Amino acid sequence: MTSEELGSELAAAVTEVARLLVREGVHVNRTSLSVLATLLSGPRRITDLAACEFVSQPGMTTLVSRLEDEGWVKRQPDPTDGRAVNVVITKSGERMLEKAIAARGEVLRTRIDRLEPKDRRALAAAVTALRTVTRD
Amino acid sequence: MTSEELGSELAAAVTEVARLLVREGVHVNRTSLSVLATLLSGPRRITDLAACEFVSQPGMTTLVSRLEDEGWVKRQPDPTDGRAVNVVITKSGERMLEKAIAARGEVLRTRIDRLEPKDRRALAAAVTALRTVTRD
DNA sequence: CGAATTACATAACCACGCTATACGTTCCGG
DNA sequence: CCGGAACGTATAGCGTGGTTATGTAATTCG
Repeated sequence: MTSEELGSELAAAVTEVARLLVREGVHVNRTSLSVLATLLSGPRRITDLAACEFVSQPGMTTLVSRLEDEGWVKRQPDPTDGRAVNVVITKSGERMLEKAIAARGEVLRTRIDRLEPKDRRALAAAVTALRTVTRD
Repeated sequence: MTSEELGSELAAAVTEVARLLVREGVHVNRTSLSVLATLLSGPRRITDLAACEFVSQPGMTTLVSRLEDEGWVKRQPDPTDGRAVNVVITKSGERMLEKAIAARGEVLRTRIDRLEPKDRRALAAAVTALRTVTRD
């Protein structure tokens, strides 16, 4: 199989899994989860978050507002720069993220448990490779 | 690693790849591609397509209208049931699907080519497992 | 025949992105 | 040290892709 073919096959397979997760998983969108996960390692500015998530700055502003409405993050003024805002995850946000990750894991767990040991090992080995693929 | 942990890791990795594909891939959404792919095996009714794609019937009606506007599908009256509509893929739709799949493959190809041979083999082995995971 | 069901369409709405732009803050060169 | 440029965020207006509730025509069945 060529890399191109592998790419197409992988794209299709990965897309299906992503759809499965959206369908059966927690109804919180992936960008929100990704932002919350980023915030676990400390406060960030809106612009930083926008760059991390590859969305526009206004897009991130409204996303942060939504997360704030849910009580999952707080906006804090930056003491050293009057223009900037520091987005901080709340306890409630941490709990929510944890539950969402667990729920997402659970969706796949039942299905992974039904696999042949060979396929299960294949998935475990692929996780690292998938992470490398999305790097940079 | 437990199945639950593998599930969470895999969910995160797969979600990132899906985001990458949306970001850099063809600007046609995955549901459209999936519908077109389904139609390759023959005409379908709106309701059938909605069930296949796990969207509501009105959602599928508007999606089909969009695809029709692009010239990728046609609506045909069902000769045996005056209520029903048969959705048929057009030549143009087939060409478009083919190109979209190739483009999606290409996005991953360049990244797969940069992987260690070991990781490349891991991905190839995982494709089958991923397909099994999403079955049923 | 008439009522219930089925298949699709329409309407009104919402979530989540985008671009263009406004506004206040900070930085920096003359 | 002041004025303009650059920066960080917010707002306005829009587009896409979905949702539920409801309408309408065709079919089925007692």
